[in-house]
Amino acid sequence: MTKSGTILQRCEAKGLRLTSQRRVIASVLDMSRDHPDVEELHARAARRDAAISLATVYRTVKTLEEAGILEKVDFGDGRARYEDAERDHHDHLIDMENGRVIEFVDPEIEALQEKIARKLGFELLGHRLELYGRPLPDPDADSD
Amino acid sequence: MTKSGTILQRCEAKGLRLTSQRRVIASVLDMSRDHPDVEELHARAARRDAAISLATVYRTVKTLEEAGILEKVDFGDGRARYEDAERDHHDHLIDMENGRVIEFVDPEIEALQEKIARKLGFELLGHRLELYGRPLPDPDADSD
DNA sequence: CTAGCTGCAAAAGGTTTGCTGTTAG
DNA sequence: CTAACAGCAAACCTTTTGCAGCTAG
Repeated sequence: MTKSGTILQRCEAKGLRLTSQRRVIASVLDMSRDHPDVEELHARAARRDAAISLATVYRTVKTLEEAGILEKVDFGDGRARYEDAERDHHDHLIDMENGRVIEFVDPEIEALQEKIARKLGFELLGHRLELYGRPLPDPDADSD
Repeated sequence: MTKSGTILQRCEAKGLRLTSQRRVIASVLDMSRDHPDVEELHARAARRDAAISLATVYRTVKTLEEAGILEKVDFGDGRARYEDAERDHHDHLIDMENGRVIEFVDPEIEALQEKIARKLGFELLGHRLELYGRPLPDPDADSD
């Protein structure tokens, strides 16, 4: 199995205290299909409970990272983002025209990275791959 | 040709004003074979001229980046690093045991990235690839 | 001579933390 | 009941900037 339930459920499983703030934050994370930074996470959480502080969001997100529930990602813009650690591994393609993030997996590239590391005399522990691109006009699509 | 001279020479070529601080910073950059962050750059520069301020290092490095002489790299530790933009393109493998950075190029992976971007409907503008690894015991080397 | 650079210190932007009061279990 | 958590504001860390004086060209 790859996914062990919602973030909330995994918090429970890890024995984390389920405060109302954490429920809100966990739920916001669960329903986020994009890659909000911490401030945006706070904004979304505050929409449901205006009393949630930014400090709490930072602390929660760090706690969940330490619990292995979230994973920090860094798109090089100086803001921290977090994504569900239980999701299948993937890399990111960042659309430079609007900042949107497309996730992808490519087994070939994964294998190639292993090979390169080994060739250099290393065991590959992890990697970070981000592609930066601009949308290509799609000849098959209806132009809006 | 790939390399158009020292960083100092390229500053001259770009018509940048060659202050004594810039000469020192450029020379420190030229002789750095590692990837010092800005504070470390400042420390090395200050060893030669104690009056160089951190602000000047930040400003210089940004000026040189805008002039296309340096390129900013980000290893995800929240500190900016810069490397010579005229060097051949390469990616980084970070040795997790001591933080050392090994540079490498792999044409296959470069091509694959292009292919992936195109498949996703994007023109590849750039990428960032970092491998994180641990040294493998080398069977051919004399064990120390 | 003067536009551009420098140093200093203050500010900015993102993140962390000390303290005190609150709450889940 | 009490250890863990939340809110607030202050602290932190890296980077940027306003200002006034200095200097390369």
